[in-house]
Amino acid sequence: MKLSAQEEYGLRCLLQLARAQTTGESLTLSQIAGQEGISSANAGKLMWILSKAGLVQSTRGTKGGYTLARLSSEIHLNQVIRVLEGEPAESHCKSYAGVLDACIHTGDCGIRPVIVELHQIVDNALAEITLSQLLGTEANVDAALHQIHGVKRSDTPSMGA
Amino acid sequence: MKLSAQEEYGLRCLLQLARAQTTGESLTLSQIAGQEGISSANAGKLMWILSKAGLVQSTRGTKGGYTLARLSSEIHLNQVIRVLEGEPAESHCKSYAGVLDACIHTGDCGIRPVIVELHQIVDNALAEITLSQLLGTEANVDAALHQIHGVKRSDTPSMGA
DNA sequence: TGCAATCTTGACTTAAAAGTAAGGTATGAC
DNA sequence: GTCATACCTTACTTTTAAGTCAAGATTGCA
Repeated sequence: MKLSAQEEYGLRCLLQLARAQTTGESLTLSQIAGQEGISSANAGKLMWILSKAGLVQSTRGTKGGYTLARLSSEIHLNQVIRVLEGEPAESHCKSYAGVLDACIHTGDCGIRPVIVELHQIVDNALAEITLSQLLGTEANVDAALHQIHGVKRSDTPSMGA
Repeated sequence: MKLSAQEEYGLRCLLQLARAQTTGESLTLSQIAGQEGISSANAGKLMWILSKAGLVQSTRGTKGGYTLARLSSEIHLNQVIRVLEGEPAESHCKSYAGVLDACIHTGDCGIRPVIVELHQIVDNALAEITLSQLLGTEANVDAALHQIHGVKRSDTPSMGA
């Protein structure tokens, strides 16, 4: 129940692009990798995943680089995490379903729906945060966090109780 | 942002013990492993982690086995997940902190507090669910399946298989 | 046209998690 | 006291995820 390294790095790369979007720049792999302290090869892999999913746009050749495919205010964290987990941004069938694809108890073991619901809670929380909210000042971060809390309290799990 | 295999199996093993608690039984490793379809060695590893953390009690020798250390209504999922992630059940210092311990941007990168807070949300959600509530969910699922599909689960007290 | 910058893609290497094996140790029954 | 049962613990193997490398493809510029 943690963010994987890939998820965290991917988020950070997107945050860089969101920052660059405000000035209209595009960023090269080496720029992105340099700021995150990871190799260009690794950053390239992440950006390829993100661009394949339609979250970023790439331009080849000299003066090429990466930009966000949409406004940073239109990119929600649940899409990002889903993509970085290896699922397409639109689909929601397998995402957040846990590592064990098949339940040996044919779906009626009781814990499965709870796990799915649990992941849904996480998804809802992430869906309320956009890249633009992550940008800039501590005030923005605080605003995002307060919004999370509001969502969490109004969207309490309805299991068992 | 998924449950690891270890987390999911550990939860399932605890659910078995919670079920056994209602009849005062204890379960041996081979019983637990058999029901989950995993090896006794693997189940033993999980149970050792859980007992070391004080969530289950073990009894050696003939007639030995495992029982919950507390009432199933007093064991919350956040404790379980934390333990299965490798952190002590009481502490909260490193748990849910993500894989990347240090942020190369010395804390001002904006994403770090959000990630920490995100994991806190998950923790809060998990803290509201107890093992006994999972048993209730299981019963609900059982009833729903019976009502909708006319399916009856094979052996009610012990799940499936 | 040719060169340099840059993304693209598949294969490879490395690190971490998951799972297995086996011997050790405590307990209860006889 | 002896033996069978069943947990305890460490070390090992397998599997999967993470990260790297290198060759290829595309674009802009001189």
